[in-house]
Amino acid sequence: MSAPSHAADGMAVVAPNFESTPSTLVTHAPQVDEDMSSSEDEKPLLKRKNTTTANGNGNGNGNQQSGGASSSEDEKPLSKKPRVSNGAANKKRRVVASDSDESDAGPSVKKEPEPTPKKVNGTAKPRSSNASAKKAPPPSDSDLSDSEDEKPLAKKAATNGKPASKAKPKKKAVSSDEESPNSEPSSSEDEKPLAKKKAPAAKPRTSSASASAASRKKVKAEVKSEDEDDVPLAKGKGKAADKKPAVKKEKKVKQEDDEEDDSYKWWEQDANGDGSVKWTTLEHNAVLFPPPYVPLPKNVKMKYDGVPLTLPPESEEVAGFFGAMIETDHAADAKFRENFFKDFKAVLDQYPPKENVKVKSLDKCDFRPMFEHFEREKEKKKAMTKDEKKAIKEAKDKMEAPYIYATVDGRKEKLGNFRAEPPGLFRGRGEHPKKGTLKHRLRPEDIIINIGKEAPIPKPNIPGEWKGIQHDNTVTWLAHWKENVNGNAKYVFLSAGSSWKGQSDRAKFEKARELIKHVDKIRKDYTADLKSKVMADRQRATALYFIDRLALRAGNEKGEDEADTVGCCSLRYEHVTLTPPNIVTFDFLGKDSMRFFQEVEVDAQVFKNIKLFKAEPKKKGDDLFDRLTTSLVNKHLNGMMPGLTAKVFRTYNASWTFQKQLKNTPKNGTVAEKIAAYNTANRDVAILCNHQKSVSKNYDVMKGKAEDKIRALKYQRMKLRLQLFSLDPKIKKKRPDLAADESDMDDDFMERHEADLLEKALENAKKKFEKDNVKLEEEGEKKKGKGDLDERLKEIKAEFKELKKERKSRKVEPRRGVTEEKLLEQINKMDERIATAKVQLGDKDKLKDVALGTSKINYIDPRLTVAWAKKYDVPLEKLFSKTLREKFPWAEAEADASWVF
DNA sequence: GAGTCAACTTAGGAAATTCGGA
DNA sequence: TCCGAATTTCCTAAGTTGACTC
Repeated sequence: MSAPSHAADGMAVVAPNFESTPSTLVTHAPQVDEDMSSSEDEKPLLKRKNTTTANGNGNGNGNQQSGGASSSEDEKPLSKKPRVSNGAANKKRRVVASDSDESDAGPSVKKEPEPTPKKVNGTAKPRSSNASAKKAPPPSDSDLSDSEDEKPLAKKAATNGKPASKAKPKKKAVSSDEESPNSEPSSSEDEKPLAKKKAPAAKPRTSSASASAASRKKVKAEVKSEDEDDVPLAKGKGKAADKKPAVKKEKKVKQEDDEEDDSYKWWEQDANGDGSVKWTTLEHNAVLFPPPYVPLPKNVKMKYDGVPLTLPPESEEVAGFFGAMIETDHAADAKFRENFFKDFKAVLDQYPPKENVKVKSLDKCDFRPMFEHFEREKEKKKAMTKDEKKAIKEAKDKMEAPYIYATVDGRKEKLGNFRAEPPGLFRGRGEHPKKGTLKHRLRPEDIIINIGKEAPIPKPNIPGEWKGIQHDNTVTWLAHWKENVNGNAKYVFLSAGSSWKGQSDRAKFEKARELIKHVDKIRKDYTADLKSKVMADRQRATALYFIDRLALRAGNEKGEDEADTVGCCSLRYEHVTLTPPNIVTFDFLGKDSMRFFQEVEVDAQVFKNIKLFKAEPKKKGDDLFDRLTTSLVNKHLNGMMPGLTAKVFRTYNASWTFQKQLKNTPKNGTVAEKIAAYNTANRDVAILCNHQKSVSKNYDVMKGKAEDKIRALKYQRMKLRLQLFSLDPKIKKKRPDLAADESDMDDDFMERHEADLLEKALENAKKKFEKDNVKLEEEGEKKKGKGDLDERLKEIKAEFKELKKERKSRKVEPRRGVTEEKLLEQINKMDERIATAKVQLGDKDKLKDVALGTSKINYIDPRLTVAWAKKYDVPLEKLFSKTLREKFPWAEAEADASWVF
């Protein structure tokens, strides 16, 4: 897998205003943009613009200073100034342009230069072997003075050369002369671990988890009742609020109505958005357990050292898990094999093969007979008739029907995942130390259900009793268990389209919109804090800068038994490298072990800070932000805006960027062109959020085919041209543009292409012959003989001989009935088809490693899509699939064409 | 105040389904 | 109508956040 390799793509299909950012445009959080439109929203933040967008030459290093805006504008918040993505060719994303303290344009980024494996394997990340080693010694405060920024981090900590204590050091002051703080902690405090602020007054906790949750929620419940939280932000927002349809308060529909109508329009109610009590009555059937294991036919056996093994069902099932995967990458992965084999051996110890063979090496295990059996079964399934398939589906639906819906306060609501996860091998991503581990089969005894007090207790569909039954109406899960591999909790929730999820989704976007009002101040604050004399503050400011500008995730600490992935706060020394004067290169594995690789031009102060945070004695494996935790960041943010956390910036920046980029929609374009603009905006957001997908295995084959198709079109064009010249040799002078040969039209290709065409023509002739005969027979007429077919095939071959002659002579006789006019028209059409095919191929290439769905589902306010669809008269179903429409009914109801984020 | 846990959101890959062109 | 490609849905892993405990 690789990080999107946008650096290479230089496709020129760009929306207006995007000229500099052909394809890889790494869109950014609201950022300075070349097209400073008159609207307030688009005013530049800074004097300096994003170079990459400004010069349009794809060179991110170009003009960092572009005195577009007045100095007064410099002070303007980024939020007012959506950033523009940079182009494919742009090597860098500029975050901030100069030493100036003023905030500025968004970063210009260079994406990974070349595709590299998305999941970086084995490239052992030098990670401290224990948590304590992760914390580097604290730098001395004096290092923080401006003049001293360049100096390495505190020597004092360096003396012992040992990694700092596990705890993050406490807030530390800078004792610079220039910035001498009067209330800074003494240096002795430097040694103290960073404080994670304590939770507010501890509440008595009961011994059971559910009881404690309940007590916790009770407190919340008391707070609730005041609708404040539920008031949509937009109500208080001039423009946006004004535009909102007046549906909200109007109707206080009685619930009974909703019971009739499946679609409960919670957004029309004064529903509790984030209150504590989530339901009053709740009925459901908990989970559906998978059917018990069915042993394989007796003749299907794995082999060990060539000997077929007769395994008891218990061990055969586990063998089958691996057997089904032998042709996947997992089966070749050393860690996966190691973990699987460890668990497999343990099962074999308990359920050994009849043959009494001791299985000692995975290499001697041959699961192929099992694999082939599974393949045959798949084929059989595929080969079933429509009716057979239908019958199976009906039986399955019938069995699942009772589990699909829950009844919440009398309303039918769909469940998300009602199936208990089947046993299998844990498919941890990236270098997960537990990948390959056996995931046990769940039993009712593993599962706690959460259900209304009055509701009938569901009976598990397999023998056994639930582990527990609780009636906690402050949570939204219906069933819960702990998986055996990592000890993680798993839940059954309602579906994405349910009112619970809808409400929290809407609240999430409203929170992001609320940030618009605060973001200027927040940016000003962290920009000032970049120079703070307190190390912790300076680190926090720098981290916030990245969270805001680069859409980094918060980055919690992770355990040793998890994949080594990081986010902002957990970045380590080796994840950022500095290239003077102001380029920071990020290279780390983020969530899901997705590589984040970007070269970013940053504010000079940020550059200085990173240098400081990396200074000796810090070394590989040490935390970059050794005085920072996610909870400190979030505490700080919460102080600036209630409910603000690091992740809100991703939502905010994603939606903001999307809104900005949608402005490039061609007003008079076709629906297809508008959708292309929409997808481009979507892609910008996906790149901003680093949403990747692995390039499909046969992408190159696909691309080759598409290229051949384009060449085939060019071949046709050439034939048309040559006919034209035969018809009117003078036209070459009249239309010199037609005189030029098509590119990529070498003899080799033409020969190959003609051979392909001949083969197809012969094939088609044979098919037609057979088809005609069937028809003749049906009509009771005499069938054609083989001689007829041979005759036809002969004709075709002769025609193709002609092609060869034409190729050699570069002359084509005009086909019967053609005229110059017709040929010109055909050539024009061919040109269009070639152009379209090229654009399509380019688009495919640009999107081959970018996943659009994640941002559409989670980050882009759906009201933006609804409003855009209305404004540009594009059917919503072209943008939202059925499930997305089910997920966002509230957006459809709320947003009109003028809705803005 | 560090560590743990509960509850929820976000995420990519696999499987299923639909689409579209020959 | 068939078949491969594209899109959608399903599945479950992997995050974030904040409360709670020790």
